[in-house]
Amino acid sequence: MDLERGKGLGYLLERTTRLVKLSYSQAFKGAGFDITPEQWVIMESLYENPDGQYQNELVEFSFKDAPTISRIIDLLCKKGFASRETDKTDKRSRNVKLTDIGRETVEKMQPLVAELRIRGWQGLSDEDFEEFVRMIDQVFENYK
Amino acid sequence: MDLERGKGLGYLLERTTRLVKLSYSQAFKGAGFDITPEQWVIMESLYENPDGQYQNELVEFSFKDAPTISRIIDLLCKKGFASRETDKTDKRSRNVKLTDIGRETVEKMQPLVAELRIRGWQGLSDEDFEEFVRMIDQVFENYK
DNA sequence: TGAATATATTTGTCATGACAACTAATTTTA
DNA sequence: TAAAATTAGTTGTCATGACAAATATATTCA
Repeated sequence: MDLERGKGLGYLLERTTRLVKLSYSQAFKGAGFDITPEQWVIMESLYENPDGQYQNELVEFSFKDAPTISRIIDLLCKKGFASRETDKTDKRSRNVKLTDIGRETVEKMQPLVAELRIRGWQGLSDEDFEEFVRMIDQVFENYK
Repeated sequence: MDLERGKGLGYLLERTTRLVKLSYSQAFKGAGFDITPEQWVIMESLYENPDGQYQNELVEFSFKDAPTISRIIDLLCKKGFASRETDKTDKRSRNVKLTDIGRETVEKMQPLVAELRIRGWQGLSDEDFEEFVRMIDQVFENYK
């Protein structure tokens, strides 16, 4: 029934997302990294963009709002993993980059993250993955 | 693609869950209900349990921790939607119930919630639903 | 050009959620 | 039965995330 289906959707999404984040968070902590999953996502994006990214690019990429991103970057800078620099031509923009320590930390964390990602898909096939992406994207579109 | 597969799971789950919650939140606000999705979930559970529930039951049901549930109930009580009563036989336990206003509010919100739930599954079949549940449950187990 | 708009970011406030530490009450067990 | 362990709940702290409002800079258009 539609009602039952609907009920399960939010419940399943919410509890699973929470558990995934918790697993990442505990794995990071257990391995001695003082980094949250949210901070990791930003660091990974910065790692793939060695020239740096503007905060609004990170906002767009993450689907979070500007204040949230601003504060995550505050913490990354405070911990010495990232640096912020006002853009020369547009003084409103701030370009964010990983520091050397930030890059090293990403590299040290990569194997752990790879393990966690593999773990998430255990017992599921490539076809499952395709299907899962199709369906969750549809849900995403349905609420957009 | 392979990059999406590793990266995509947490990303897809996280952004979709966030969007679903946001949609509910905005729909509630737009309809004049000062209730968050998290509060709604608790209210709905209390509605289905007219004799009330102990907080530890709500903790188990929601997969959230005790402090989080404690504070959500604080707010429901403050808004007059729920009441808390210390159990006669076990003075550690507190039984939570909806007030009359709380029950009325749930009933007023039900049609809106039903709409939102149907919306989430648009473009997806019954078979899709089965598959989705199987896969997301597998992911849940993988991280447990 | 100058005024209105738009854009990039920050700060404030509140709810949620995780974790640690605490109180109080109950149950185990030695 | 007294001490130890467990259980139920609360409070404190921090990060995240949504929203509103502010600042500062850049762009548009009248």
